[in-house]
Amino acid sequence: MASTRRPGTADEPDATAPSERPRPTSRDVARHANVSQATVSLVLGGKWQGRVSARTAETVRSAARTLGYRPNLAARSLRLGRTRTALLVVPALTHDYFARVHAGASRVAAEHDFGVVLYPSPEGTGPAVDPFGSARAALDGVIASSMAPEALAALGEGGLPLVMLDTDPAGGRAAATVNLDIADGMRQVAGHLLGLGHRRLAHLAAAVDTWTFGVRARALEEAVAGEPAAAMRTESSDLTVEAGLRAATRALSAEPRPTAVICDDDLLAAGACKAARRLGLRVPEDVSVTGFDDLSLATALEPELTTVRLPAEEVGAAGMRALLDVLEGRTAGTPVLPVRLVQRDSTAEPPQPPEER
Amino acid sequence: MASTRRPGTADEPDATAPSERPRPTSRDVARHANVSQATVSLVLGGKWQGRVSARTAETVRSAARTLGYRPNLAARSLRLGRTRTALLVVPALTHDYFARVHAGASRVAAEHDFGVVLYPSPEGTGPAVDPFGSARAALDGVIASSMAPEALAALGEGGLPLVMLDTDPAGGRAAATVNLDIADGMRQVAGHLLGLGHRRLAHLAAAVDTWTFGVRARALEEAVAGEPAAAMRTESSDLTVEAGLRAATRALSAEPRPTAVICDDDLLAAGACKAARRLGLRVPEDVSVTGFDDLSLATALEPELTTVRLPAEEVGAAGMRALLDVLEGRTAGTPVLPVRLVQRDSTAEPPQPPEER
DNA sequence: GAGGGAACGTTTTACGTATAACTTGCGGCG
DNA sequence: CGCCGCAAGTTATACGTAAAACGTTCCCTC
Repeated sequence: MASTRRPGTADEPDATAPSERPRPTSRDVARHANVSQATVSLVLGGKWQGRVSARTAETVRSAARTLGYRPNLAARSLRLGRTRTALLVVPALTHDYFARVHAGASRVAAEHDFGVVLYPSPEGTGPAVDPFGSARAALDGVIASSMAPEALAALGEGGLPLVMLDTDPAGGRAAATVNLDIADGMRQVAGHLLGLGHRRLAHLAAAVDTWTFGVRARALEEAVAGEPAAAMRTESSDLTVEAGLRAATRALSAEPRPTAVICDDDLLAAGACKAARRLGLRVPEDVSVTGFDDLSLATALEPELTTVRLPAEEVGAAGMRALLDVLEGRTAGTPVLPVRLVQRDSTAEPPQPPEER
Repeated sequence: MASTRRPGTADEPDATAPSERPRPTSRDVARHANVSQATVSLVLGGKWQGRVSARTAETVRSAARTLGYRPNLAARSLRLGRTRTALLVVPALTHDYFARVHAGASRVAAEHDFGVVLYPSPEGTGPAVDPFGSARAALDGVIASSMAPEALAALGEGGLPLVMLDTDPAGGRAAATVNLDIADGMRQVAGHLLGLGHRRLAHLAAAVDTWTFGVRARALEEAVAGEPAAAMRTESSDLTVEAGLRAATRALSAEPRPTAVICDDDLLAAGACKAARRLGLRVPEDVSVTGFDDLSLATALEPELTTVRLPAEEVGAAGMRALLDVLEGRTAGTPVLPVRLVQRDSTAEPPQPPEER
């Protein structure tokens, strides 16, 4: 098809086209090794036990090597009906957590000769365009992380095995789920702050409709319920430092002022630290701040953030393992991975109130 | 192949397998619409101008809709010989810059009905495993960002059109390149600090063998050459906050102490800020710190980093555009995108030396 | 009223691979 | 001697799609 580029030219086989040489196929290898194409496929596929002599096998392999043969993946996929490729759907890659989930999934995939292609769901909402088409590859399964409910529905359409990460285990038609014990993480945060003596808490909540943030809010409410303390909720429109700064400024302007700000995410916590300092408050002496996720940002800040470490790579890895289980007919577990509060320098005892008792 | 799961069972066609319904093919759609498969292909391919009546076309489309037909991408790729898919090779996705490059490339790709699959080159060195195989998709071209020289050689093997980002324009067999005016960025940094009056500079250099870091070092040397100032080089083993902290601690322990630390990357700059504070120095009053790249981290820190903003999305987008140009036979430009110093709060005039004149 | 197009389809083929089904030669065994 | 069975291949086929090549009608023009 590319030979029509110079129409008037005679179409004789010319030896002077070194760059446009077509990719060798298994048939080319076969010709080179004086065997049939089937034999090439057997040998290179590794299934030649007792079907091909060792001598012939070596001949084939050497022919493949000299020709620089690479199997055509499209043809293989068509023939086999599967592709050893999974689609990973994430809200955004610029968020460290999802980049790490991807890394974990990729690692496990590579161990099993699998591939991962990414679909960054636009704007964190629903897949506006078709994820299956835009993945540009035939897929064996889908792993979706932290999706909003509407987005999940669209993913169900594919008819592919679906593994969901960080999502309500009850809902959805997922073949398997991997979850984090987010509620426990928030309980640890609350316990830590209550233990330090904090009684007036602010909850900087992300106004994002995903399971994980719902759990964070409920867990905090429950943890505070039995205590002589209150958690005031302030919503941040967005999961950014900038939005966190704005929301935290509002939260810290309340009277009486909260002595600790519990943030749904490290980015919000970074914003909260900035807000505090602009209001003339020191962290942690005047106000404690906690994050969530333990992004790499957490240790870059000063003071280093007390936050909840999420095993992101492990989530991605477990998701991939679950998908492999489903694809191979095994029953996949539905692990709930533990999370851990990491105490660093952004939390301390509340300031001594001059007036209160 | 999956039917061997219960060996003793009779293999009669049973109607009680609702979930395992095979995907409809274009032939199924054809049967449903009482036309031939070819007609389905024409209609859904959009090439039915004057070949199929509008009535029939609508029938076909509706049949496709009710059956939930999706074209088999493997078959299409095999037939067409191209896949509308590009491979993007990056050292690591957890680094904000590359996540943004990916976002830019994806955006442009989507506009042209193209796909992007990622290959995170292991350990930033060479592709240890085969990128073409592990991409698990037939590829039309490759975009490689910030690769070390050895890694580039391996990429050349594929015989695919290659676009290189942030790499030496002279070297390599790339069909096109996209570059940033890194040298100008470093000149802006040097000019800014020299203009503020700094004379003892420290260069916190990344010990990574890629073009971009080589340029940063040379540009800084040249900028300082004609001035009554010196730039002492300290190497950071790694591109992390932690490594930056260690290296900056060394740099700031020198006598006489530098009054400004020029970092090759924002992560190193974050480490430098921490180092300064641990040594009892204030930023920027006692020591100025500059970063490079303008990661999202830069505005999360306090003080906000003075740094050089790299148009990462634009790099990815330009790379994708260049690849599309090459693939469609147009001559691709080799843009060099401008960068801009962003002055924020981590730089100021050097402290007044008590002793010096 | 013969012939030439349009208009509207259909039949057929090829893409490259994996594998089921078949061939062939040969040594061994009853 | 006849025949089985194994080793070492080969031949043939299917996967689902796109598109070239090939029919039909039917209408319009000369």
